[in-house]
Amino acid sequence: MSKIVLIDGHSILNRAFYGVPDLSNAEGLHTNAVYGFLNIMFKILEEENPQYLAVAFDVKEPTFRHEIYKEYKGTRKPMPAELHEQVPVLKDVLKAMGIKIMEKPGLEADDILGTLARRSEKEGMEVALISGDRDLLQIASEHIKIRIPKTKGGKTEIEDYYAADVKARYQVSPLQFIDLKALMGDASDNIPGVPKVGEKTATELMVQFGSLEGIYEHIEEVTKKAVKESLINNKELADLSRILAAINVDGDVEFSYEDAEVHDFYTEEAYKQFKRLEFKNLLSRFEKGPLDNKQADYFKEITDLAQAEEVFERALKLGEGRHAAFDVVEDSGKEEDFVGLCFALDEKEVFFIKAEGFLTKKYMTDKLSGLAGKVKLVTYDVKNKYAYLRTDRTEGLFDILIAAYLLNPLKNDYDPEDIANEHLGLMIPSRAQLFGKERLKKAAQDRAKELTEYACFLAYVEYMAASVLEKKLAETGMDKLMHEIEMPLSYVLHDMEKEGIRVMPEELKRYGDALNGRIEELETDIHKQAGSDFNINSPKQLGEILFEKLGMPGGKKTKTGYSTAADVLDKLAPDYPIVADILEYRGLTKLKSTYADGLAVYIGEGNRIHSTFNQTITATGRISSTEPNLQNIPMRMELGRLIRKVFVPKEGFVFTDADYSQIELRVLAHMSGDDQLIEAYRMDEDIHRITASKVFHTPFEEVTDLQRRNAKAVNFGIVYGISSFGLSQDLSISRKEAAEYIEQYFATYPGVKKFLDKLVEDAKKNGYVTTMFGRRRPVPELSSSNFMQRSFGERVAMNSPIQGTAADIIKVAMIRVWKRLKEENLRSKLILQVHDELLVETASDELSKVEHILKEEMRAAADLAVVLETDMHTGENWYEAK
DNA sequence: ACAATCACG
DNA sequence: ACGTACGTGATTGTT
Repeated sequence: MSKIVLIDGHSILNRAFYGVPDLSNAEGLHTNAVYGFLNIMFKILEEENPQYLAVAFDVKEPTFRHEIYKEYKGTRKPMPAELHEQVPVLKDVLKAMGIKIMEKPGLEADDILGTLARRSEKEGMEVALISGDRDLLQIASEHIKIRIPKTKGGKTEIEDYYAADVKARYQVSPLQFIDLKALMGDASDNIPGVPKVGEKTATELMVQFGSLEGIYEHIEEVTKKAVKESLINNKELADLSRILAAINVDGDVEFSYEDAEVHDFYTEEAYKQFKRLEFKNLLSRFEKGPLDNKQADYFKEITDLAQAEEVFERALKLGEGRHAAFDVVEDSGKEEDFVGLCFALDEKEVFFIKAEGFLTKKYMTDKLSGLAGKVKLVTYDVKNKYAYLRTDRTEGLFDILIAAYLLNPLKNDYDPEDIANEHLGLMIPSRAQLFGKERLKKAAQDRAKELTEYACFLAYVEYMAASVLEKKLAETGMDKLMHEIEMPLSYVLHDMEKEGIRVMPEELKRYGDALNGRIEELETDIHKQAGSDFNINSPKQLGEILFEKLGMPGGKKTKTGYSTAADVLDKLAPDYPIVADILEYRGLTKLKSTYADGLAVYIGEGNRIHSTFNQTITATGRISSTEPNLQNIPMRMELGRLIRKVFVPKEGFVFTDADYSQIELRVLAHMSGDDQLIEAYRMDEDIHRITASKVFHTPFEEVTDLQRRNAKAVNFGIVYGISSFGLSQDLSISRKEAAEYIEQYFATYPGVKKFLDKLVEDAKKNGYVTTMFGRRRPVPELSSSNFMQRSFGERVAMNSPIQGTAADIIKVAMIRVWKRLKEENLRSKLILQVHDELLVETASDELSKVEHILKEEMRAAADLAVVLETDMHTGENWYEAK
């Protein structure tokens, strides 16, 4: 028996739009609805495996039913622009895939679908009709299944309705469903219905009388008086609604099953569309990309020494303007199980040098290191290659991962296959495919073959992408940033990771145990006060206890229930002792789990912790730290801050910690060129106090603590992309007052106001903002029609150049400090960066040199209109040094 | 996988 | 009328 799938185009697109979070491609085109539509469609196709498929759309001209209804209630709500622009895109994609689109002026999609469903059923087919709204339930039969996708928490679940299911769910047959709908109406479908009759009453009436006609024949038997009256007074409306609600199943629809036959949708044209829309998940459905398969003929596996020698020899002789690409293959991603080295000398010669026999890891490492500095070498994720590439000379290196990040720092992933896709228009098999579950099932030989192929693709992509990315960096003015900052930094970060930081495990343990005592005490106390045992760490349970059982004021705040965030509890703490205990409990368990216990698992050789510093994560250009995150070790509260005492230098060393003093505000002063702000910094006095003095027209000496605190908050606010709401929240003042502060601030520093306005203006014009060093951040939110999104975009446009420039500066400082330490043959090592702070493990006898270097190089990292001051401390542990 | 919370700059 | 300060990562609980 053959089967046909019919899709209600607009309705599913609409569902997808609201069910899938906002996505847009590089052009700024919104794509979430199309993406969601395709996902639903593919899911259905997999489940149904039909012979025929067609998608129906409404045409723009008002249809018959709309015409009638207009007289009553005007037109439908217009679609949001973000959805509207996706309609033609979806149609293009479907056309590209060769999928039959049905639309006809004067017929609604419902009518086309209904007509076709009935016709197909008569032909003896099974029908699956996919729609987002329940209108089509009236079409359900034994052979026509209505499928309604629901997005629940990111997952798509589909409700299926045959005729019997409709009856089970709504107590009426599909045919009766029309009358039901006529009675109750449907706002989304512009069916007025009978006033006073909702779903419940309508169902009761239908069950009792069987049809609309039946109801009016027995109108006297209707028990509810108000309903009865409404029915009598609105008979015309009911009849009209009946017409509106009924789907035309006998429409004049031309349709050839031949056109709708399911075939291979993964065409060249569709591939292009998917690529343009950046649907990388969906691209994997294309078994092979447009990459010439003959390419694989150029891939060669090398297993003997002579051949390997020849390859390295040839690499060494590469002329000016040429480059080689290499990568390292490790079976499970660990250095121990090195499998081989892949190498691309040109696009037609890609080698995989397998680690066996004479071709040892050491041999290859030596050879590769020998090329460094002599040949331009390209790779992916260079920071993790320095173990094989023993050089800190980064001038000849090019990392396609970093390049791809610079070109668009907003992405979550920059897998080699993504880069191949985006910058080369190539499909390569993904590492996930190769290294996933599938691999285990395969015979060892096949695995080796795939491994070789993957490795070669990798080197090939690196080779090809390098020139493309290099060109794009030059075009976007980021070539200097790449070569003079990011590439050298990659080595510094590698070195910092390798060095690690020493901790005292026993002290850490003792700290954790001390916390534990108090935590247990608080736990029993809280349970006693609450009158029952519950999980204090569960916001859900906690919310119920506080706001229901104990009846505290403060109601709902989050989507899922009560907010129990600290700022909410802070307000309750003075009146309820239990809340104060909960806050203390929270603080202590945080310290215990994240820091005491959390850090302990990362302690390695020599009691050192080796964090990972990520160079391609943040939108602004900062680095981030993971496993463990050493950039969020407690500082603000004394109890937490104590944990810094377990971070200690090795024997004979001390810690020297230097941090920039208000680097972001100084960057703002420089970038805005505001005379007043620059002048304020030249005074070399407390900047917040000066600001307070100017903003509140108070003599410097007479500024109160409150005034200073407010001025400081405004200074912060400016850097974050000021909004009166945000400031009012921070200072617990009214929005009006906050707005006045801001106004006063701008009156004091008019250059800052001008600068911020210009940032937003330029961002709107260009679609991106840049730092002093040319780093870009796209701001797609600025073109959103959503007020909140757009406002966010404006704040981003104001904040990113400031935060990003500060990030650039400290990166430069890191490189300079690192170089000086090396050039002067010091044993002291840069081991940590915390955004505006550098930590050096300093040999005791080198202390004065290190202090000098830090101060000098951090200051010289950028030439600003104001001086880059640093605060520096030395100590026997991180607590003392900070 | 995601939301809530909270640690840092 | 909307409903937020900017940038991160880890842990815990819930789905």
